[in-house]
Amino acid sequence: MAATENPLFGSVEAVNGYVNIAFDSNAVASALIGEVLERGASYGQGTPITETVMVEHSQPNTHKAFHVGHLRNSVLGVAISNVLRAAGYDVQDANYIGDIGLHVVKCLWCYERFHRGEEPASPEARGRWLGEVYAESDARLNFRKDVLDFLQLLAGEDPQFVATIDRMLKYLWRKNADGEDIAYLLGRIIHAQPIKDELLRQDDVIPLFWPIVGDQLRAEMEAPKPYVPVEGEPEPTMTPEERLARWESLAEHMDEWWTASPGWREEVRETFARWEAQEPAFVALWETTRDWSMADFRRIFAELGATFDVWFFESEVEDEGKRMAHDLLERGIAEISDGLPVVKIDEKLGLTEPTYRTMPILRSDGSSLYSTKDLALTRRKFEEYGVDRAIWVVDVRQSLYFQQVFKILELWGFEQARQAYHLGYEMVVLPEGVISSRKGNVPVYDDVRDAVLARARQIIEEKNPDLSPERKAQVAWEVALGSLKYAMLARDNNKVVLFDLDEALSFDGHAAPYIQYAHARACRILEHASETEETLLPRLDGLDFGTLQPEELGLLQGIASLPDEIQRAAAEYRPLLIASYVYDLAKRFNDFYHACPVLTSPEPTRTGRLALTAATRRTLANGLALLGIAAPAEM
RNA sequence: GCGCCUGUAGCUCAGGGGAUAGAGCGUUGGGUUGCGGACCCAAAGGCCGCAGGUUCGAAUCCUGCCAGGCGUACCA
Repeated sequence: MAATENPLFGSVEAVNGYVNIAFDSNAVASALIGEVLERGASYGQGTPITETVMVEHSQPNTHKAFHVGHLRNSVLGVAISNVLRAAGYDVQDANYIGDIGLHVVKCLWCYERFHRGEEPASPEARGRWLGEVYAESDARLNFRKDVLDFLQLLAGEDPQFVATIDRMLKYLWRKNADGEDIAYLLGRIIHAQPIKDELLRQDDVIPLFWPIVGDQLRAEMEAPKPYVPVEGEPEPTMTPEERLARWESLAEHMDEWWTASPGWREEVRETFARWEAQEPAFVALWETTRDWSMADFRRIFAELGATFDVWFFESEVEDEGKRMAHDLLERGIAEISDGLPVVKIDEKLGLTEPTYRTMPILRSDGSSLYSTKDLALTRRKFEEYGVDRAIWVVDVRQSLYFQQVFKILELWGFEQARQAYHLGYEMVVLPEGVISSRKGNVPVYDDVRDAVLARARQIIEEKNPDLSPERKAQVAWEVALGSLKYAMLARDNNKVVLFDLDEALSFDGHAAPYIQYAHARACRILEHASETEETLLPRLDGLDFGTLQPEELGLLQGIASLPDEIQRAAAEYRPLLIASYVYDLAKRFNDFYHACPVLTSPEPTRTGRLALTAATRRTLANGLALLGIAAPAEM
């Protein structure tokens, strides 16, 4: 066998159907460690590939809050782009800012109508404040739906609530309300069916009804009945306390918002028309407020270490998108169906089963949709930026959407659309459920970061009080952000990330600080020995490592596998593989330094172990760097 | 209806057809005359959703079912 002639192989034998190959460990160790120390930060990287890949990620919307959901996207996008670059590709990072659209109009409507001149004086606070204004606009505009949805939820999962309907009915009749509306309400609630706003004839029937709902919820909270699971009945999604809190938050605005809400929706339509007409005053307001959000985003991306080669803005591709949409109409690829410009994709492809379905490419009033803009954006990526492949890092709920966009471009004759790839990933959810501005449970990035940072500072104070204040601050950032990022990356793309703040605040176990700690320990050992990569490298040739311990062999294997891990992670777009890899390597290093004394060992073992420590340190740092996580030398 | 995704330890998750299915958290019990205890060691805890199939061999591949999530024409 040829293997026996290779100096790296010691012996080859077959055992139990497996071929066991024993390496000449000395030769392997010094060759591998030599490569790591020589290549330094580039160890693990593949040979350059002449393919340009654009990775679009981070797409936040201006006038909205940046929350942990966006965090997953940015962190994942950065890691994928790092991994692809390390694998050898020529990578461009692109951001795509949602600076126009209905959400912007809603926010600005709410600002002009209720908050003009109230904006915070401090520039740093404005972006976030704008997000709050947007959330308020949403609450105001959806008020009626929120109220009716809540009623339906109560009706569906609270038998007590339904049982007291009778009492409510009599109460309401005494108040001389419309009997027909009450009958309708009762019918829907008893059968737990949706209540249709448009079928309510008398505008104050819900406001009249509301206090009684509150009375009932209060009574249920004060005299709770133990929960008894019933076969076939879903478990309640809210506790009595949560129900009452929800009722109170809606009751707070009931008198004003219930009757005003429909008018507000009309106002938003008018405001949207001002945007479409590009009314100068409105455009100026848009530019000002957009800058508030952008300043916030640039700060956040700097904190996250996300850099971009290209910044796209929806506002910049809107016109081109509209032109493309009209061209699709002229060529007969798109058509007007029920007044709406659409592409009937399945029909065009001759598919009988619903597959790509039908996609609207403009609103019926001719204004642009998200799809309108992505048509233009896709073309631009290939034609203007000349990329060979374009990747969209966007949550998985949009997978049909992207298939539609790319298919429409193919129908249009844009062959490169085949090199467009939507990389879907699952959502971030909280222990209490999905992130929803309606439920008011949005974990804003700044708040989460502050909480994690405070915890990191506290732990550093405990563990390493002698560090200088500057170092402590620096390390706290690196640990806090590293921990947050790792939590986002140590889960496969198609798995939901359960974001539990308590868990994010724990730096123990399978988390970034464990890996960073191993790195810091390795640094400290080298420091004690006054050795560096430079001093160790020249002494490797012919160095006798002696009989390598199992822990040393395990560590060497770990170090050796980084290049393969990078290639696979790039091929599969899975930073998780790197996240698992660095944790495993840290564990191996832990095993090593518990089993093998370094500084107290006799020469030449001491030098061999120092070299192994140096190579591990470097490999850990390189792996963490792929994830966008810092590797502090002390912590 | 159709499509996509998920189902592995109490919880959160790894697991590239191959050896006795692994981590972390939690629980129980241990560990510092030692290079930093953000650590380590040990114990307990599993019909890998169910049923077929392919294979010498399946948590992994195929088919069917069950359960949950998401998407499915003017939000982004």
